[in-house]
Amino acid sequence: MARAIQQRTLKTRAKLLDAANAVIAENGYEALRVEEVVLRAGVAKGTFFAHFKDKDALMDQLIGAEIDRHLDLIEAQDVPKTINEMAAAFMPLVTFMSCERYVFDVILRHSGAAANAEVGPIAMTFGRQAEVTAAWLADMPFRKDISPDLQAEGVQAFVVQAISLVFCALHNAVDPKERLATYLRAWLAPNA
Amino acid sequence: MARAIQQRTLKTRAKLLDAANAVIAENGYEALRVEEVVLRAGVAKGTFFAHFKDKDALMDQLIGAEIDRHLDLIEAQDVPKTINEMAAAFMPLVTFMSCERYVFDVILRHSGAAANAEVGPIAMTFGRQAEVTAAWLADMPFRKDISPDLQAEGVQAFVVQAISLVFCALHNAVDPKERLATYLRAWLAPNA
Amino acid sequence: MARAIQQRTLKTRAKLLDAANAVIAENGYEALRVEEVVLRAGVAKGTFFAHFKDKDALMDQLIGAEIDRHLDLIEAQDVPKTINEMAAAFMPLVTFMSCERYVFDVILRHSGAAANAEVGPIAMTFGRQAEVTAAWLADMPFRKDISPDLQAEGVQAFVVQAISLVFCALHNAVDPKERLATYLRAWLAPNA
Amino acid sequence: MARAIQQRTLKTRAKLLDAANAVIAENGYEALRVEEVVLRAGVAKGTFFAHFKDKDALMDQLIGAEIDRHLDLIEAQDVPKTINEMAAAFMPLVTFMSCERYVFDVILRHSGAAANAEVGPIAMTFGRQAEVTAAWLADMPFRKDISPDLQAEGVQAFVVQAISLVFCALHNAVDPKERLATYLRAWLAPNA
DNA sequence: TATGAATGAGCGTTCATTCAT
DNA sequence: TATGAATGAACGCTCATTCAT
Repeated sequence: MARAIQQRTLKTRAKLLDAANAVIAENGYEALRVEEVVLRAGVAKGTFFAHFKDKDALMDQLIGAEIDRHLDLIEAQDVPKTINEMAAAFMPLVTFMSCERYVFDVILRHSGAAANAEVGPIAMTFGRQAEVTAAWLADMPFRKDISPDLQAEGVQAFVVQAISLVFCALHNAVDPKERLATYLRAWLAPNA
Repeated sequence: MARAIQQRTLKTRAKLLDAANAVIAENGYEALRVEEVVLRAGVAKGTFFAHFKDKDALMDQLIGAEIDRHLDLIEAQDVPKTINEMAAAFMPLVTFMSCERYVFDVILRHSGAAANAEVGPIAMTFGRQAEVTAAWLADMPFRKDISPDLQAEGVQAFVVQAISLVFCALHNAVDPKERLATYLRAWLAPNA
Repeated sequence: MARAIQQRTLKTRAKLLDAANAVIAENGYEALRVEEVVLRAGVAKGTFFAHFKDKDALMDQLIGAEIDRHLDLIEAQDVPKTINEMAAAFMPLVTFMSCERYVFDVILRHSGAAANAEVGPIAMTFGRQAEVTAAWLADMPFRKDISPDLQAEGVQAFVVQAISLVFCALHNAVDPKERLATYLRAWLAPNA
Repeated sequence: MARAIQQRTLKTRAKLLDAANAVIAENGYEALRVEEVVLRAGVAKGTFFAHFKDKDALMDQLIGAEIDRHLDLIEAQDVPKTINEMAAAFMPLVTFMSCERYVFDVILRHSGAAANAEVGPIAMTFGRQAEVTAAWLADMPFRKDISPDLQAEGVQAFVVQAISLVFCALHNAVDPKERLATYLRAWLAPNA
């Protein structure tokens, strides 16, 4: 009985997520309207808020899932052997994260959570990205003076910095990939 | 006559800024409402928008001014001689920037400007901070493999990262100052 | 300047009230939707709530105005000379008050106010009705053992009772006018 | 078997009523939510509606039972010999009926029933109160010009009026008991 | 410049009630 | 009977921004 009910719940949730993804595919994240999502999903508005605390929680799910998809692809690749390869490996993720100013804002907003209990999908992906990066770095010949974890944290800082520059008038002429590669070289291969 | 008008304008602007500061002193930045600011300033709502393009422009002014105040203090100090001193020198600024999630968001949003012509107060402070840092680094015995400007960019990335951790449930146990020092050591004095 | 602004305000308010009255004329009080009112009035929803605390406040205005209209008519009539005439004089008001269960509920809800500052239109009409009745009774040859004011309070109690019976399954066969006349005879002309 | 089922049913019903009473004891009638009642009773929401037509039916039960409790106490007392005694006898009931605006509204709404077949608990108590009052009045030396039943109807009208005044900002300074006594004296002992 | 009423689009909420299981 | 996810139709609200005066 409990399983049957859960399945209905999961189905409704899936309908909502599918509808939301369809809306986003057409008009982007920022233009998403709760009204339209429930309309497409064929469910009541009340149902939406029974599944997601608010619109932001839906965004957390959707964007978190997309980041996870990118991390899946990143993990499926061969471990990068050079810093340029590493920068290249991150580029699809960087591109997604900077696809819309709104998306980047949502990501920044959710990258830290107010309490442990509230760690959401996006916050989780930050942890995951750090793990993936640290695993790579553990296998790579770069810096030995600091831990792979610390190296990974730095990589994240520079990924965010690279994305920020996309939205920055003073720097948006620079190629993000080139910029990221420069940062990573300076960070991971000093004095090289 | 022109001078008289300008003085009235400046007076109104000052009234608005004073009122805004008073509101913030009481309830913080996020809770600031234009309504309350104009009420306290004793002017009409429309007047507010004659002086500031939008609410964000006011925030840009206020937060930019506060950051500048911190940079003044930083510049007034002796040039830091160690990385720990450098981290310590930045801490008051870090503390202010992380006083509210909202403040950090505003800062990130304004750290890059929409167009060169519109570089606002906060974006200016980022430039200024980079200059101050680069000037310090030009005199310091650290990395020679990369330019002081790139080093300064990295310092900024790590300052932002350190602030981010303050808002991150998964890491908010760490002391920001210690973390920043760790980052800066790894960035500015690799293999040391 | 202040007058010009007030006129615009009054005009908007009038547009809202006119629209509301039109809606009610078509579908009755209970079916009134704020959405439709603002649509017809050609104003924004926010404007509605700038003029009326909530939908109930609008109803208070509308129903209060209607009751006042009936009281105007009642006052315009000759002073009733018999109890039957008095009952007859009140009948249009009784009929209006019992035109919809919803209307009667609104009236009861607003007949007393939570605080002096909140005495609304409907509550005012209760006071006015008492005054009108007391004025009549001061001129009439009925009971001298109690004050006209107390007599008027009793009349109100019986008017409400008569309306209640309209909505009461056990009694809705009785003619409200006849019932009210019976009550008023027993109240105003005991032992007669 | 039928008995076993009936016992389970009665048990569930009792659980719901107990839970409802507990909720009311804590937060009052108006704040009662079906959600919380079923949560406390440990049953599903649907079960609630298998036992009560709607939330109002529950309120009818609960408030009707409370009124009946007061009528039991009233009947257990000696027959009042004076009008002041009668007013005093009704006071506990008046106090309960005016404990919350919401309670008074529910009572008024149910005082008449939608159809003879649906006379609910509260409507029954009105009938019972009228009977009790009429029985008292049949034994009392007051008005002979009108029937005890009509006298009783008037008493009810004045009880309601007295309660109304409790909620009326313009009159809530008056003592309900004193007011009720004044009404009843004027109604039951005119020219006395 | 100054005024302040009006705008407006959409979010969040409510919560008794229904219905398929 | 019991379950509880889903319903649904407004309402209330927000509050930065605009614009006619």
